[in-house]
Amino acid sequence: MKKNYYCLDMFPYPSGNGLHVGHWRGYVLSDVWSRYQMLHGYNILHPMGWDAFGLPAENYAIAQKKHPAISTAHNIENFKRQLKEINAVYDWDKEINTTDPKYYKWTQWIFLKMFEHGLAYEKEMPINWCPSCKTGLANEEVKDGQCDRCGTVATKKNVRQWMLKITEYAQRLLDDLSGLDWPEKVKKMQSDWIGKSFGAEIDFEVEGTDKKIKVFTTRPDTLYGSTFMVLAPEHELVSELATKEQLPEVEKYVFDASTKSAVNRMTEKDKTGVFLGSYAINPLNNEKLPIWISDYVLSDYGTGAIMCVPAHDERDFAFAKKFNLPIVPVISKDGNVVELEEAFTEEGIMVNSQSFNGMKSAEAKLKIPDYLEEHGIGKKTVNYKLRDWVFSRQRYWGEPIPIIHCSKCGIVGVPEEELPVELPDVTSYEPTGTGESPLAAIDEWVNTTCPKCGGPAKRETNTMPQWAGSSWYFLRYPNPNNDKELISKEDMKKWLPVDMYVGGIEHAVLHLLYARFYTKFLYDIGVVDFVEPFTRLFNQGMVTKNGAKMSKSKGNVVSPDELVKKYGCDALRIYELFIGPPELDSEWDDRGIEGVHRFLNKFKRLFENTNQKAQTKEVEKLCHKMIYDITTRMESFSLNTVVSGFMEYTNKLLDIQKSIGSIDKTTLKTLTILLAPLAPDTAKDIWVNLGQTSDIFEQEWPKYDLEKMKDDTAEIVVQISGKVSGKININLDEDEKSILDKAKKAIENKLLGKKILKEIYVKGRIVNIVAK
RNA sequence: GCGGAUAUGGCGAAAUAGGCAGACGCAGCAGACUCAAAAUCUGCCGAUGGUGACAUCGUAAGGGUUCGAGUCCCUUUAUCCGCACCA
Repeated sequence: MKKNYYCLDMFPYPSGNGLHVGHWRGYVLSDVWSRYQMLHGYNILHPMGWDAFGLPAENYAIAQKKHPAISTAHNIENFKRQLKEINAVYDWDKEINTTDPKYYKWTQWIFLKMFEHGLAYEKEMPINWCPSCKTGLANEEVKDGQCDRCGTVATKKNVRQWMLKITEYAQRLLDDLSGLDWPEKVKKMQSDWIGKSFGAEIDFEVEGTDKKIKVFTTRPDTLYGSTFMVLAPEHELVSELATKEQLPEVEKYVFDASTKSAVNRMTEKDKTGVFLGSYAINPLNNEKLPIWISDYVLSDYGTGAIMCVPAHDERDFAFAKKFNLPIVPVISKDGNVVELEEAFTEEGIMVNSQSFNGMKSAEAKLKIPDYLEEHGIGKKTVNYKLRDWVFSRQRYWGEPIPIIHCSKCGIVGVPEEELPVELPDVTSYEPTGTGESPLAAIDEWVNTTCPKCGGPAKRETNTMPQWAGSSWYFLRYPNPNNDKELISKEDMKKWLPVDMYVGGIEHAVLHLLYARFYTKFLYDIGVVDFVEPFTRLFNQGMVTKNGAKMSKSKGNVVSPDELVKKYGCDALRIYELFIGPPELDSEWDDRGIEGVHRFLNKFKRLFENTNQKAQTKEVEKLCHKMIYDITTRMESFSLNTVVSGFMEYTNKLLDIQKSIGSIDKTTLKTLTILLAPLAPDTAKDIWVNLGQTSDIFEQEWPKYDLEKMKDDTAEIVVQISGKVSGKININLDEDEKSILDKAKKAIENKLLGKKILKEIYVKGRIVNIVAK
């Protein structure tokens, strides 16, 4: 029984620009790796498909004035043609397409299951909004306050949304990272994004009312130093707590904050704010704390309200300075109270804190929450930065959300047997900008009957984000045509989870976090029996040209098509590897491929004459060394040095060929198998020419024998005080004394007049004579 | 601001465990073959000085550990990436 290996590329969205040599890099890496595993006796699943729904595809279609279905089909055709040029071992019979109703039936099915389990819910709230794409965005899709897709500055808009409770999985998403064979960088980015912090929730009573303000703080030890409170402008209590006199000013501030873009809110260093006119009570010392609002407090982190301790928080300090609020230090370095020039944020000794005075602040961090808990005014808690996933898009080109709104029964899921809810054809698919998707305009589609009561009802008109289809696609490849279940138990056990996942770093938090979330949910409902989808992850570096990422707008795109025509697929494959360490960015140089092309020709020359019968000792040794080098470099994924290793050994073998006429067939067969993962075409040709009838990928990866690699003699360097002064030839089993004698003799005239202080011999490597 | 990564010839880079820095390739120079070109082959190819064998310097900068440092430690700088008013 062969073992199974699932090697997956992040599937592309088929853009109109086609593939460039940067895309090739990841695909070549994964294919070389797949073929290498084949030669180790594995069954390989190495599939390819199309992430074809979503904004880029739709924006492209709109620009081309073509229906997205048509332009997408056209782009896929072009992509497929180009991908075939790579000559990868893709399982084309397992191809998937996220826009195929047979596929998105299951995308919708998963959503329904989440809905059933209370993980998908509807909510109207201010969310990130791209005014150019005219749709809501997930937090993960906003970079530097801009739309990740088009770069337009995102605004906030109050829209009815479908949300997914990814926050319910925050702890598991964090915990399971530790077991993954992923780049540390990606793990760190994910754990930072999840952003767990420990602290306390504390209730503050509002003077003269029965209202309470709940805050989250990571510094309960500073509670005695709290001198005011700040609410986010969006906080629900703002209008209630504002006094009559202050209300007009408060309302103006709230309105201004709502129209401010995320970028402005982020880059404005100067603190702004308005006093509400009312006061809260510090539960520990009964001090009156004026309540303010300010946009430096975020509505969607913690409770949207904070207790402010200007003495020990830089932001609160700046706010207090600006609005002349008291600054009371409660922690000091040495127990003495001094006036602060700036916030003191380190740990220290408690002061001004009644019975906690003299305690270390680290200890008070635990003791104060205990005290609060005893008196029912607070509790220890953890908090996450991760927020629920804004899942609906007000666009046409996506999976319809399988939900029906009934005036009687409320929100009802489409019955499973009615899936898929097919995306209807539509005359105008351009975004409306009203907060509704173009689907809302198709009355005959929108109007339907309620599956529960049979009465008139309306379909949900929002669509899913592009991430919906890509969050689970790796589960579908083993059985893309299974119409009974998402994946059969048998196929799941055979192939999943994915053994090796290759793709760009740009999905470090987006796709990879979502896919992990989906997998955990599917585990919870018994669809899969593993909790992490991708056992090993490899991020390939970018290919740059003129120092920049290839893009049509920069005009620095290199197409693989002509290069394949001119040099052949193998030369381009090898150059993609040779260009630099796979995980680092590398600069493209058109001339570089010439060298690889020359190498391949040289390599083939080794096979021109096969008269040599026996493997000579010299060739045998070289051959084992080569197997060793290539194998260890492969294993460590150092594919650029695999190529340079091939070049070196080819040069050496050509020299030997020159002297003895030809290289023996045993060696030549070994060489061919070693080359096969990198250059399958060339290797297959040579294999046939060597008279082999079996499939080269059915062969076994050559094994090295350390004994046969051993050298008997070596030339080593002789140094005087660390400086190279001569060289000697030694037998490796020679004893240290005779080597040292030999070494001293070799450099004796340089030692004249010097006194030898120390003699060092490192076995087989170096002699160092320390002399003065 | 916080966190991470990187820094080696004209260029892409290599260097097990601290042991000849620059393998391999690109570009360049010289030569062979050729009427010529292409292709191919041979040699040179870090800097400075010297006709030369050779000498000195050299892995972002400065210090340290060591017989010996691109590699380990400390400080600094530059570039790239991520996060960014996260209480």
